[in-house]
Parts: sequence; C-alpha cells; structure tokens
Amino acid sequence: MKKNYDKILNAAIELMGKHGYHGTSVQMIADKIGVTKSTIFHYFKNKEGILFAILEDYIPSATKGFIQLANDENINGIEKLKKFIRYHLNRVAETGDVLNLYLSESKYFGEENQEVIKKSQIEYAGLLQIIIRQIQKENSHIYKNLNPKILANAILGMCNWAVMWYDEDGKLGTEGIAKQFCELVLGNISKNNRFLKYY
Amino acid sequence: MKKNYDKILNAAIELMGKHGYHGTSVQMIADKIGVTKSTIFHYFKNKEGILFAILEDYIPSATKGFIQLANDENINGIEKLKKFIRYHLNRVAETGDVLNLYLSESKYFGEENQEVIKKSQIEYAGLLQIIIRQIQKENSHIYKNLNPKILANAILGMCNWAVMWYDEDGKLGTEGIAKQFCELVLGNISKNNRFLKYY
Amino acid sequence: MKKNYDKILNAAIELMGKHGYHGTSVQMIADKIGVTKSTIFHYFKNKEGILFAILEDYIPSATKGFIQLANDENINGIEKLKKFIRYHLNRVAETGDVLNLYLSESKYFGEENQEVIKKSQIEYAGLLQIIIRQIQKENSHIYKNLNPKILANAILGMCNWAVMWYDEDGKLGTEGIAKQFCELVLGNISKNNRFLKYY
Amino acid sequence: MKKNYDKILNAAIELMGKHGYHGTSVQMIADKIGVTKSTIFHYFKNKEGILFAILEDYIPSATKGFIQLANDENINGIEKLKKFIRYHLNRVAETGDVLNLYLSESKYFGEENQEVIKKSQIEYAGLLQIIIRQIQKENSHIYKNLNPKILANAILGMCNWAVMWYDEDGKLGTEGIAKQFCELVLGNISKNNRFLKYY
DNA sequence: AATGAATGAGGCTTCATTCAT
DNA sequence: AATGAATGAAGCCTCATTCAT
Repeated sequence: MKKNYDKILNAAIELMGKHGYHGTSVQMIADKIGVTKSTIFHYFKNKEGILFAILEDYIPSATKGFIQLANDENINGIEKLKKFIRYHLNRVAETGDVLNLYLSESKYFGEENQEVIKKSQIEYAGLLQIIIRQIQKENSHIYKNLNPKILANAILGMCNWAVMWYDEDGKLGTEGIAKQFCELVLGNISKNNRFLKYY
Repeated sequence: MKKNYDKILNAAIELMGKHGYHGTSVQMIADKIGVTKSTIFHYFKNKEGILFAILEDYIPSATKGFIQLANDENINGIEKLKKFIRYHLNRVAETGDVLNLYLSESKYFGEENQEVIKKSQIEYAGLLQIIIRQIQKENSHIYKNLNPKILANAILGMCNWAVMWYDEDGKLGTEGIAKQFCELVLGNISKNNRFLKYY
Repeated sequence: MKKNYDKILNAAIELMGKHGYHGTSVQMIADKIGVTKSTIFHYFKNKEGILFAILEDYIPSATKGFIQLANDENINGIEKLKKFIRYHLNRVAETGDVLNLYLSESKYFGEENQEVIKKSQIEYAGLLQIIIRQIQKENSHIYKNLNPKILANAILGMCNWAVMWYDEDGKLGTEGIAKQFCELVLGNISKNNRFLKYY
Repeated sequence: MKKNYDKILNAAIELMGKHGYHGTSVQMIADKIGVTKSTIFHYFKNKEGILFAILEDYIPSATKGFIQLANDENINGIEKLKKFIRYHLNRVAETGDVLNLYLSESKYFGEENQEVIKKSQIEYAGLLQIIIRQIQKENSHIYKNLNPKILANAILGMCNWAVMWYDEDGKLGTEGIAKQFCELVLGNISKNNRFLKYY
C-alpha cells in the first residue's frame, strides 16, 4: 500500500537533493517513477506538500534519539556532546540531501509550514543547549561565561556545514571528522581525562 | 553612469536576499527600480548574469583583506584566527543576504559560473588553512594531529551558519559572538596563556 | 434508500446555487456530504447529469400547478394572471438557486439536454400566453393589439429577474411584490373595474 | 496601437458571448486572433481581467446617455420612461452578448471587481427609479402607492430578459417590442393623451 | 453501495528572453 | 539607453472520469 506515495517521496528526495526544490519540477518526479503528474497530485496537495512531507518525516527521526540522549541522567555532559556530534555528523553524511532541503529550501514554504519547520529547529537547538548547560554545571571551568545558545548554534553550524564539503569517498569517515570536531570544541579534554582531575 | 546597472544590482541583492533567487523574478527587480524588464536585459545577458555579477563583486571584496591577514608575518596564528573570526562574522552580519545567495543559490548556476564560485570558496578556505597551520607550527600542543582542512571547514561552518540565526537586534553584537566563538575553538588560550603552561 | 442520491442533489443545488455550475466541482459536492467523488459517479453518469437531474426534477414541479391554472374554466383571465404572478414569484423566492441554474447554466449542456430545457421553457411561456389571450378575449380593451408572446415574455422576465434582487429579509415579502407587479401590468384594473368604465 | 488589445477584447466578447466565460479558454481567444496565450497575458493580468475590461468599457457607455435623460428637465416622466425602454431594449438587442456577461458571469469575479459591477447596477437602477418618482409626482394617480424600487426592477427585468428570447430576425424589431412594453406598463395612457386631461 | 488509485486533458499563469524601434 | 510587443517553454494545478475491488 501507499507504494506510489513512497516512490514519490524517494524520487523527490533524490531529485530535489540534486537540483534543489525549484530545480525539480513535478513532471521530473513523475517521469522518474513512471506515473503521471496527476498521480502525484492525488497524493499531495501541492508541490510544497511533497517537500513538507519529506521534512515532516525527517524531523522526528532526527530528534527522536537525541531527546533520549539529552535527558539521559547516566551520562555526563561532555560525553553527551561527543555523542551528539558523532550522531549528528552521521545524519549529515547519511541524509545530507534531506538536510539540505530542510535547511535551505524551507524558506519558500507558506507561513504555516514554515512555522512547523522553525519550531523543530528551535527544539533541536534547545536540546543541544541543555547538554551545554550540563557541561557547564559539571565542569566549573569549561565554557565558563559562555552563552549556551550561541555555543549550540556554533556547534550546529560546524556540523551542518559539513553538508557542503563532506565527501563520501574522502579518507576520513564521519567518525574521523567527529573526533576532530570534538577536539576542536573540547580541547585536549577529550584526549585523556587528566582534565577532570584538575577541576 | 552605470546608474541603472547599480540600481539593478542593489535591488536584486535585496529582493533575492529576501525571496531567494527563484523567488525573485526579473519583473520584481524592474518594478522595484521603476524600469522595464527590457532595461534589465539591456545590462545583463541573463537572470543568472545578475546573480553572478553580484557574487563576482562580492567575492574579491571578501577575500581581499583576508589575503593580507593570512600572509602578514608580524602576527601570530592565534591572533590571526581571532581576527579572522571577527572579520568574517562581521561580513556575515553585514552582507548576510549576499552570503546567503553565494552559499545556497549558486548551485543553480551553469557549469562555467559554478566553477568560478567553487574556486573562490576553495581559495577562501585555503587561506584559513594557512592560518591554522601557522597555529600548529607556533604552538606544538594546539590542534595537534588535527587536519587543517577539516578545522578550517569547521570554523567556516560555525561562522557562516550565523547567517541563519544572527539577529541584528539581539543583545550580543558580532563582537560578542566572535569572542564566544574564539573561546570555543581556542579554549582558555585566548584569555591568557596559562593554558599552555598547564598542559 | 437513494439516500445518497438525494444528498448529492441537495448538496449540488446549494453549491451550484452559490458558486454556479462551473464554480462547483464534483469534489466539493462529495466533501459536503462526506463521500468520495467515486460515489457520485456511481449515481450519476456525468457532472452534467447532476445538474440535469436537478432541473428534470424542477421543471415538472414548476409546470404542474400551472397547467391546471391555465386551463381552469372557472377563473377569468385577469385573476389567472394575478395568480400566476403570485405563484411564480413564490417559486422564484423559494427555489431561486435552482431557477438560476435553470436559466443561466443550462447553456453549457450538450445538445440533447439543452433541447429538453428549451422545450420546457417554451411550454411554460406558452401557458402564460394562453392566459393572456384569455384576458384579451374577456376584456376587449385590455392588451388590445398586443402580442401575447411578447407580453408573456415581458411578464416572465419581470418575475424571473427578481432572482437577481429579491432579498429574503427585505420588508416586502413575495406577496407584496406580487401585488405591485400586478398593478404595474394590470393598471388600476386589478383594484376594481372602474378603469374599464372610464376608457 | 493597442491593436492586439482590442482584438483580444473583441474576440473575447464574441467567444464568451457564445460559450460563456467558463466555456471560453484563454487559448481559444488566442487562437481566434492568431496570437499566443502569452500575448494575452501581456495585456491582461488575468482571464478575469479580460472580462472585467469588457464590462468596464460597457458600463459607462450604458449609463452615459441615460444619466442625461433622467435629469433632463424638459421631458415629462412618462416620455422619459418610454425613451428609457426604447433605449435600453436597443442596447439589449445590440450588445446582448456583453449584457449577458455583465449580468450572469460577473458573479465569478473577485470581491473587488464584483463591487464595481454591483455599484454600476445599483446606479443604473437608481436612475430608473428617479424617472418613476417623476412620473408619480407628475401624475397623482399613476403608480400610486407603488414602490419605485420594485417598479424599476420590474421594468429592468422585463427588458433585460429580452436577452433570452429576442430574435434579431424576428418580425418585430426592438421598436415594436418597446412599444408593446410601454403599453404594458403604462396602460392605454401612452396611446393618446386623454389620460393627462383627467388627472 | 462505495471507494481509492490513477489518469488525460486541459486550464491558467509565470517567466525569462528576443527583437524592432 | 530604454522600451513595448510578443513569444516559447514550462510550471503548477484542477477536474471530470474510469476502473478494479
């Protein structure tokens, strides 16, 4: 069931990922899966509806695991941040196309849909802020006097940006990149635990 | 002279900044400055040509000051990085619209123009890599074993991303944000040099 | 039984009355009564079929009472005309929506259906002509030398036109309007017969 | 100049007159005059814009002469009414197509345009009411106790309706029909002037 | 009796672009 | 330098309708 519905979404992800939202016509999607335009409008109210469905599907899958992590009481903040970076970078690598749509094309949405997207972005960033605050609480000298909101945005930007340059075939996998990112934002802290002894 | 030419560019920057490249029709630009579409095509071969002219104008202005900085032999790497972050964030704040176009809409360019954009991006990132290498050389323990290319991308991403959330009316100006960014990626280093003594 | 059939017709009357035939899609009708488009085509061959069914239902109900009136040998022509005007105006007020469809949208019908409508219109006007002729016979000076066909059309137009301006909430009900119409076309005749004495 | 503009309007009048607004596609208009659809949208914002332009052109031409008549102080009311009927019926005969559009298709207009149409209709009917009031003033027994508004609508309806049945090739021209209408609504009054002597 | 899937045809509209002036 | 006319191509979307279930 809903076989065509899914086909449409998949084709749209691929095409819009490659050519952008505006670079992808409904016709192109229809052609790609061998149906008529009409079929697409049978399932979706709009061209915008297609993209929105993609993102609606994508958002919770992005947030789900992360909510758990942010609220897990058995992990310290630093570990959480490291996990977050690894986790997020993996998503960037795996679902870069969708992320790209999520980030750059949702500005063309109508008000209502745009609201949904913005809320989800704020929620996501909020979870990262929680982690950063935890770090600040647990380690009196780390990120001292720094604004969690800005830090969260900084780290998110760093990771999201990978969409622009990450090369699947590059030497470093996401793990490698994640490690480097962690060291960048956590200093040598992450190498050994000597840090924790001092403070 | 070239009065209309400039008017067109300015209108295009504003409109495309607000509505995106595809959300801005040639007609809209014409209306904004009170000429006809035809006039626009008198000055530009293409709609693409308008955007390209904007970016062509923007790119060197971005790189210019930075080349000097990267090659200035009288400043140490850490200071250079700090300056770069301040400098770049300022640009983001001031010319966010154009930056946005530069980053997200150039994918619709034809091959030739796209090449130009990509080259400029690589050049820009390259300059940042030079700085990072200088830091590594000057401070044996900072960014040790870290890949300059990845670090450069990380820092660029961090800054560019501000386009998405920077609020002109927010409490922190770009200076404030820059400081926080610096502390994030340079640790306590930036406050004083005690950091180096401990580790 | 035929529950849905009737629901469809009623919904169609209301919607088409409000938005016109072309302004009403099959989907709208389906939505209004909570079924699918398919259900509608289960009951009707065509969209045109829906409208035609409405009119087919409406026409005889309009003519029925009137045939009797026209042929009633116990009433004089003037009284008949007065009754007709009252009767017809009432219909206009009560079933204005359908009348509107009947009058203005049947032009979109296929030939066959259009024929049916036209015939009914001619029949209806014919009945009114009979009444007018009776008046002429009974009162040598009224409508003297006037063409019954044209008079019938004039009176019909006067009444049908009310569809365009009749206001349910207006002060004058249909009775009041009918009286005024009668005086207009029957002069003082209708009040008493003094008229005939003078001229 | 504006040659195509006029061609479009003329073609639209003819086509919409025959097939109705909805039965006439922009393509049909374009084909009829041998231009492309684009050309039509070069001159008109909308399909609605075409019809509106037609009516906008038609309305004043309808009201113009009539305003003069209504306010002419040298003609008595009865003569004015007779002139109006003749004048209006002529218009119906000559510009039936446009009148039809004016009357039945303007309901599909957007709010703004609809407003314009309604106002013009009210203005037109208002002029007729003025005449009727003049008649009432000048002849104490004619149309006594009758509501000018309703009378005006009645007469207008009678005339407008002719659009539905008037046959260019019929025996009676508009003059003939007008005469009959006048006798219908003015009784024998119009035949000779004895009437005026008595009252 | 009722539905969901799928479609074909066509409709309106936008838009960048060309060309003669 | 600037414009108005005209267009071709394409885009999104609507809609009535068919068919298998």
